[in-house]
Amino acid sequence: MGSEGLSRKERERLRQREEILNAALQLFSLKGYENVTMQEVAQRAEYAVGTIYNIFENKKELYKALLLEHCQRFHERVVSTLDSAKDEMTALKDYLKAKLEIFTQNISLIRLYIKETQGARFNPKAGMEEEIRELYNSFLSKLASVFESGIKKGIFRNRFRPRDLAVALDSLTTALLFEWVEDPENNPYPGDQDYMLSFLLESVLERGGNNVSH
Amino acid sequence: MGSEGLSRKERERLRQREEILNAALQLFSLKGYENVTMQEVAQRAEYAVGTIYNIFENKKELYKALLLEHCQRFHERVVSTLDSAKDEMTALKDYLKAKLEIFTQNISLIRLYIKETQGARFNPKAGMEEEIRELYNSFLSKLASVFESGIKKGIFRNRFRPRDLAVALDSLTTALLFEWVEDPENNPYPGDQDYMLSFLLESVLERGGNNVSH
DNA sequence: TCATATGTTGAACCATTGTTCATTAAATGA
DNA sequence: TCATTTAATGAACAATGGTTCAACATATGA
Repeated sequence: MGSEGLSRKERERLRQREEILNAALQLFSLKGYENVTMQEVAQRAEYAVGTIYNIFENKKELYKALLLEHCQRFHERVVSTLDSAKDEMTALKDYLKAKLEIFTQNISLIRLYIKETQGARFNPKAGMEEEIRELYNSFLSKLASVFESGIKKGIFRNRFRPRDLAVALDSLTTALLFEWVEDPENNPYPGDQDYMLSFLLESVLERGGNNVSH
Repeated sequence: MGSEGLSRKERERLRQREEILNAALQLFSLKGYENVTMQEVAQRAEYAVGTIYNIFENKKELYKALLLEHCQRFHERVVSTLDSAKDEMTALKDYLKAKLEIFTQNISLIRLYIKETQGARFNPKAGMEEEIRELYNSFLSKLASVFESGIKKGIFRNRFRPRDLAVALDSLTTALLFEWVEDPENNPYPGDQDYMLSFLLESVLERGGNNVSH
């Protein structure tokens, strides 16, 4: 995307950039930021260290670019899914479908992303993490607003806060998808398209069993 | 616990150890493992670097000890809660109560713990992370078995896999608690003891609304 | 009290690694 | 073709920080 109207030189630069980012992705997601050296990135990308420094300011900037660009891609994809759905229920279903695809196709990146968003909240050095968390927050608000309008229309009960519903659905599905994608031998994807959603939409309780409120 | 029958020397050593671990905890949870120097730990603990090396093999071992000991504490607490409950429903309720307490009292450590368990799965350098993940897995199995026996007794529906239920409940509550504890101004704990559990036990759907299965 | 053992200290060492830049190679176009 | 600009290279530099250990302090008990 977006490489029209560029000179050959510029396209060449962009290709290099991609190659370096790809090499970096593989290493970072495998070993973590601090355990990867620039020499390693250079070697895997088949460039000299100096070449990398011609394109990226420094190691931190390389990492930021890598993470941010992919996160923006995911974000765009998921948010546009939520926006273009014809009603609240299909919004949720389409979101989960998109998320499943993103997970299966980008698992090593997802691992990096989760580390950033889950592990480092309120980390004072912030920086890029701030930007990523902002992306995540804007997505959560979108998802919350789907629940909110669903509640207004009488599709969803008024029992739960919209934001809590968003947090609950997103965390629950992230955890389940992680399990299924990371270890499909023992924890296969159960096939059923609506399985994840039904954790919230159907009660776990057997009808006639004790209710939660004493 | 477990400091009976020790000589004065040994008790002294243990006290030092605790002081160093406490200093390390504050720094690691604030800045992350790689951004903390041994000099800093020494300074905060009010010992010389050399003294730390008399007690801990090296930096990695210090970190391992710190994380593992607290994780074992949490694990023990939660698992014993699950074990001693009189039935499945109270097991779940007691587990959530214990978890809420652990979160509010140990938030900085929880952040570290989450980083370990969520971010670093399948990281080849493993080591301690392996042990921690094993603790987490054994807890998950316990929680899954609560659901399993609940299903057998007819308290819970047979729709969901026990392990998926465990993963869903644990991830959902971790995410919600995180939100509430990290930012109580905007996301206060909603007070209701059964709020978290009811995400699974009650349907989000308004009765009469569309069901998920078309 | 004093000789010995035990514990503490932190400056110095050294391995690691992010970054630079003089050198070499390639592209350009006259 | 060849002078000049532009880009690529990787050895060397410098800073960081984990670890060591000789010197110092304290405790022990004869």
